[in-house]
Amino acid sequence: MGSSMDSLMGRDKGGGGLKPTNRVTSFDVARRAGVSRSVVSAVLNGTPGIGVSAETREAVLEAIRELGYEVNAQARGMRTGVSHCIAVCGSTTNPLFLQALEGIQQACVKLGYHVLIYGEETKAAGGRGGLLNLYRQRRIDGILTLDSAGRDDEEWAEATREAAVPYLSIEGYPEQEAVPSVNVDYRASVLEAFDWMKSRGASLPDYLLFWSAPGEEEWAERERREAYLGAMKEFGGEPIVVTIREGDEAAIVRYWDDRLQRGGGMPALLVNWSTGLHGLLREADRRGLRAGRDFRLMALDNTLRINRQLLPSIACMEIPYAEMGRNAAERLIAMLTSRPGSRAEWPDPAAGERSGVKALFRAELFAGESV
DNA sequence: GCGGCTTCACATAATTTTAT
DNA sequence: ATAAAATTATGTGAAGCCGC
Repeated sequence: MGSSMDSLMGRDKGGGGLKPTNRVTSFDVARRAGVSRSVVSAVLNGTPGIGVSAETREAVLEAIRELGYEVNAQARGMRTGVSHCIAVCGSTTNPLFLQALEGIQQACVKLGYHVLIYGEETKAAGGRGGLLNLYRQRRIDGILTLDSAGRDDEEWAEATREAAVPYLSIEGYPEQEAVPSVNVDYRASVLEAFDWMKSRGASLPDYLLFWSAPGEEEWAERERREAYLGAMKEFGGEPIVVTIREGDEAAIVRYWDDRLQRGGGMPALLVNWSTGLHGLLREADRRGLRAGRDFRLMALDNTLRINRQLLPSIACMEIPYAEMGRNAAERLIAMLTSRPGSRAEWPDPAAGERSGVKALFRAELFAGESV
């Protein structure tokens, strides 16, 4: 029997129970189980403060099963102000993004959240501004972005602050304390690569720095280059940094000419981008040189997950994007749940900076045959 | 004074009804 | 005609009631 309140609301008039819609609601479950809607809610959510006996609980669950009831997320969100959905922004043509997404997805499933993919290339949607609208529309609870390493877009950061949207960047804002982010310790990755090469008896490496677009050197590249210079200094070697535009085969030919002319034992090469490997290996092959046999080669990122599929497999520092994604999602969701039901108060100035705004990830060594 | 439950109020935004 | 209030969808949770 419906309670008096529900009767007054006219929800069970007419005995036959004709409702405005034929969707199953918590009201139907409550009626079937002989309880109020609040109890149905409590059973579903384990609401503290509302006790439910074992029999009642079973009756409710039974009714839910029988009726095939599912919570109306729209209505729930109306009350709680929470959508249990986060937006992930990045370029879907970028394999790194997909790797990060893999981890994000895992974390979200585990924590009961959903992912809304916001392709960055859909400029039609108004760029990233559309993300903020999604938040205002209560469709999402927070935002993750995969940025190019070291990106520091103050305008966007300001916009997220203005909108008071929980936000976390993967790879962006490494030096911006105010913006929570997940970053990579690129310096450490270079040092670790050095250690590995050294442990295998390699000589001090040249640094081949590939780049694709003109403009200011990115933070990540600066970190790596400086780490290389620092390491060479430490080991008393002469640093040799060769910058090569991606796809510039002639520059690669020139490099090999120079390097072979220089002599001095087996060449050792440290490469910033895996994507630069192809040309390097192709030209080496033309000269009958094989990585691991005639020269040492190591990449500082494996961003396309290709290294281990090459022959010989190329040693590299693997950037753990999936794990970074997982961590990012976990931390963003922790932000959301740390202040229950108070999205209007985020972020409160005092909380502005608890520790752990940044998470530093270390690249993992992939010990390929090339060193 | 507590477990187990109900009641009541309220969340949103468009639409409809009632009051001025 | 215009403004104000109620109603609609449905779920949540603080407050309150009942019986032991």
